[in-house]
Amino acid sequence: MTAAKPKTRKKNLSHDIRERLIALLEDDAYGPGSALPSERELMAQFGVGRPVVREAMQHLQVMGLVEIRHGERAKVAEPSIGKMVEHFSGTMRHLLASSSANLEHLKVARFAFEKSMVQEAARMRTSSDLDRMRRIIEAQAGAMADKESFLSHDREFHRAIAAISGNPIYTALAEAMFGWLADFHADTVILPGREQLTIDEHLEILDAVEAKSEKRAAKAMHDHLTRANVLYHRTHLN
Amino acid sequence: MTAAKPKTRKKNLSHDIRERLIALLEDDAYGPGSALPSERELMAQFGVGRPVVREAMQHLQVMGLVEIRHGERAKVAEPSIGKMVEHFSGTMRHLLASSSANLEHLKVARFAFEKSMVQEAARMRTSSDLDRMRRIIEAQAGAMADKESFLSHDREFHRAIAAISGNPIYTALAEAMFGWLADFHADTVILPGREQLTIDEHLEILDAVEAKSEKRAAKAMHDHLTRANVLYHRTHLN
DNA sequence: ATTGAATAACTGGTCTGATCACCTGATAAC
DNA sequence: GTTATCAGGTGATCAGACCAGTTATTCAAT
Repeated sequence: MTAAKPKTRKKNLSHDIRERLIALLEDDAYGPGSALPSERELMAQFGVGRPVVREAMQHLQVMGLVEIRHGERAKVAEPSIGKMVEHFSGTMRHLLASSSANLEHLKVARFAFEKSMVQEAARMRTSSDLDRMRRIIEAQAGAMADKESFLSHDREFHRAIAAISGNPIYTALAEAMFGWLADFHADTVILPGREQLTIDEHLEILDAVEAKSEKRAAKAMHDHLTRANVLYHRTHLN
Repeated sequence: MTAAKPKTRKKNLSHDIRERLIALLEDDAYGPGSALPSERELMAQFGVGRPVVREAMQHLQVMGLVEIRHGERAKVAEPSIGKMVEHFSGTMRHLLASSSANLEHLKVARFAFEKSMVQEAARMRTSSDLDRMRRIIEAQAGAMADKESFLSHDREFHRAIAAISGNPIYTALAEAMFGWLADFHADTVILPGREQLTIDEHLEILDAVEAKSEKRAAKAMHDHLTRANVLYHRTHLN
């Protein structure tokens, strides 16, 4: 049952095997969550050595297509934009660490993205969206003492705005950008003593979204992010 | 010189080695383009077996941090957003293939993104930007016969618009989204016999950008992308 | 001396086979 | 019936060897 090689290019063997495995995953042979054959079975099935199978599987894991745990059989991962963007985070972190210019570019991109998101939210929001935002703000207001928890709720607030669009790509991007910038303390910093200001700004955003005023919402978000940036730069220079 | 192990967690060994290698790359020990030690040297230096070193290096390659070629020493890759997004393409392709809903979400995202880009372009464009756009359109008009070349120029046109922003993240994203959707023939399709229409629409966009009219530019881009979509759906149903 | 082809010395790629570490499920003990 | 133990399967790692490309060296032909 060893499939005949279609055309062996001068390329890597593990590369071919990887593509064959991807083809298997996409040809609905294995559904999400199901377990794939063991490495030893695969090496027999494809007629290659163990290292080739291993490297191919590792590659698939890095791509986020499968989940591998010691002792268990590899399982097919459920494709999700959020998970894949998360896998991309390590790479992005290195990119940001290598160049402050890229960090600046990302800040600009997030700035535009959040403004676009909040306008979309003002256009599409339902009453349940408003409830959700309000609940998050209240929870955040109740967590002013715990900096970690406060930041977590902040993150959730911005994610909720993106989620109103109904597009998971937006949600994943918003979440990822927040995390990347937070890693470098470059944006969305919470200054001690300024928590109430953050809450007020979130409330202003909520108010604008409730009023379905794209203009007001965009301005509120603009002010919110600008303040965070200005404060950061000021404290950073001291 | 074998560095002492700080604390062997219960985690993967190759994971630790990978992080140590990344640390080396970020601590300016190796500049972009320089060659790292060979696998055999690394396994001696870290006191681990060859598979561990290999998996770590492979992982770095997938992340786009190093370039590995058979027979040569691995070289440090120059960090670039474009390259890393490109590395991400394989994953994204799988994600799109697994769910038509995600493809739809991506189309919506690109739609909004292109509109945002063209408005930014209308705001920031210099005369040299206009020249560049004009030259691309002319080249595209001269390549109506060759479908492949025509599409390539189309791609370049949209990339040029994103490039006006001066933000490489935008350029990389625009380029990547175009490629992903083109792979699935889902958008930016060039219908035979409609080439002149595409050219006219590009000219209209150029005109609006030249006039620095964000509104007109956004509408022109909207019409451009909407038409491509409508035509696609119509021909797809036949 | 210069040139160019054979060659030696790397390098990554792959194979084999064994051992270790971890998880799971079946069995045995209580 | 519940818990403890253990055997089997699985991925993780190691060791040594060999294959397959690349590069630097060598040495003969000019």
